[in-house]
Amino acid sequence: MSVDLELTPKTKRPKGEPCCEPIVYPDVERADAIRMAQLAKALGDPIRLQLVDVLRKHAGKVCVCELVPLFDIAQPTLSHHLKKLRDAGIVDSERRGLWAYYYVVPEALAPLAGWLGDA
Amino acid sequence: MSVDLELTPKTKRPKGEPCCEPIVYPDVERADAIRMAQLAKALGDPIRLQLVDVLRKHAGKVCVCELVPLFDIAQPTLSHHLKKLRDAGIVDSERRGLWAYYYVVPEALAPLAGWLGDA
DNA sequence: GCTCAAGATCGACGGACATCGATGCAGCAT
DNA sequence: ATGCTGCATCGATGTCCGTCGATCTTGAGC
Repeated sequence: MSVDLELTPKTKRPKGEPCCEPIVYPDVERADAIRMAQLAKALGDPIRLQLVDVLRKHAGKVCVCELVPLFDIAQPTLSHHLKKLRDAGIVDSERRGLWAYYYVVPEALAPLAGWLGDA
Repeated sequence: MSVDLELTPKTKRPKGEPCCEPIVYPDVERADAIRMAQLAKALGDPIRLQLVDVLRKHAGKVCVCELVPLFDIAQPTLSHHLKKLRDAGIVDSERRGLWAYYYVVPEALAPLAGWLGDA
């Protein structure tokens, strides 16, 4: 036999109004949030953001040898950043002979842009 | 006396066309890139992105005690994420008694939204 | 005063990241 | 074949990040 042991009701609130309106919940699906966060993370480095900017403004495909002198970093570091952007699906590349050409994947940033758009 | 020693001209290129059009340079200022990257970095975590989403949709200020049960993380972790967003200038907080209320800083995301906007 | 609750801060841990030099690997030229 | 060139990859290093339990701080209620 056991007493109906009442646990702490956790309803102890200061007398005044409650802290806020009942309940709030996110209306961005978790999967969408993960995808958008992945895009944002890829843009979360000044060099990568400028890289995307250059590739966007320069409509066609841009050779890596053009990108290297634009930034004050070693070539392997630039290659690393380009790979990050590629892994995030923001840019893609194409090899022609010795050179590699990078370009922005159309609409890749659309989810994030759209979400940021509706202020 | 010394010979005008000619260093490697670095102009050795395959016969065909050059790798691409002359020169490309970023037209996003470095300072702007740093700022936007900072914003993007703060959004580069699914929980923080959902946090901003909740705060945005819920026009007023939202109590932390409402936010905690929405995510499957410990309270210190949530507090850490809120601090990250505050440091980035995306949200701000206000204490009332025991509770802390968070809200999105208007136009804080405008730079990034604007840049992403002009596709 | 004391006790409890909400939230921030601290300390630690494991994993990820940015950076670089060295190296690897194709492809062009001689 | 040999050498050079553009780019990717590897390994190492130092820093930052996400997470949590423990603790601190502030304020409300007794």
